[in-house]
Amino acid sequence: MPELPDVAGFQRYLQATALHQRIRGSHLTDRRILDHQSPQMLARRLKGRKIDSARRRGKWLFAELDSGEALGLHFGMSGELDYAAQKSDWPDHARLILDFDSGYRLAVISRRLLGRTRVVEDIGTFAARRELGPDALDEDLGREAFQRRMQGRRGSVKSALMNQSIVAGIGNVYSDEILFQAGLHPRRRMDRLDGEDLSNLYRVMRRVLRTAARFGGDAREAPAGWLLGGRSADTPCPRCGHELESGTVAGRTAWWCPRCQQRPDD
DNA sequence: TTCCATGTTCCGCA
DNA sequence: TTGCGGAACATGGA
Repeated sequence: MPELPDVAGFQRYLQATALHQRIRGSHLTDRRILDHQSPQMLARRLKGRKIDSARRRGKWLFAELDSGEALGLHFGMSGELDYAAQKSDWPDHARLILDFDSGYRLAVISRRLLGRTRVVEDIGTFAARRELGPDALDEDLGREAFQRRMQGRRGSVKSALMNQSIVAGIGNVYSDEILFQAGLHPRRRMDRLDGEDLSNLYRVMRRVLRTAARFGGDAREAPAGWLLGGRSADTPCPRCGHELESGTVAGRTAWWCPRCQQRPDD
């Protein structure tokens, strides 16, 4: 599930639950979710700390600690957070559990173990090392900067949108949504887009992600006319009623409306 | 049982 | 050299 809007929901969840409590200790149930860090190092840098705030960059969520460091969380394809009393059972597939001195705990769930976590000294340095581009909703990412970063690509517009080093936060589902609302076919090559296409794409990207971040990515909350949630052959295009098409684009299953979205070679 | 999944990384190729 | 597409990864659900 977790793309930018979902992680924005996790960020709000973390802020509403786990701030300003002392971390008494942590449990790591599977070290495979660690991102180049030893279990001992992780535990040592968490113990005794408090979470001051939560920040997001792309699909990464950072719990900022009172030590100045931050616990980075990436949810992979199937991750979430669960905050509850310590006496309640850990949820299935809980990989990291933080026990607070308040008697509550925060569990990081990663079903398919594709999520990653580690304590980082500095978020900016970490992001740079991983070649993470600016967050897709970054205030400083204006239309011109977006166009500059997107230009000169040879592949499909969908693969460019999902490329985290160009702009961070967009995955398979939201790239489909953005392209649908922008009227662009996911297979359209980047070098066939003109300035107006890119300008429109930027506008739509910001609108879609801002709106979706507000409802935390829950498809059931999506406004009428969105593609989100209707990713199957059974559901018609929410705008024109035409049957949706799907196919592999940039290594993933894309859905689009053949009537509303221009042909790739147009 | 087989296939597919909302993510990232690595490899081979152009 | 750079960038792109595809495979691999791990696990569970349809």
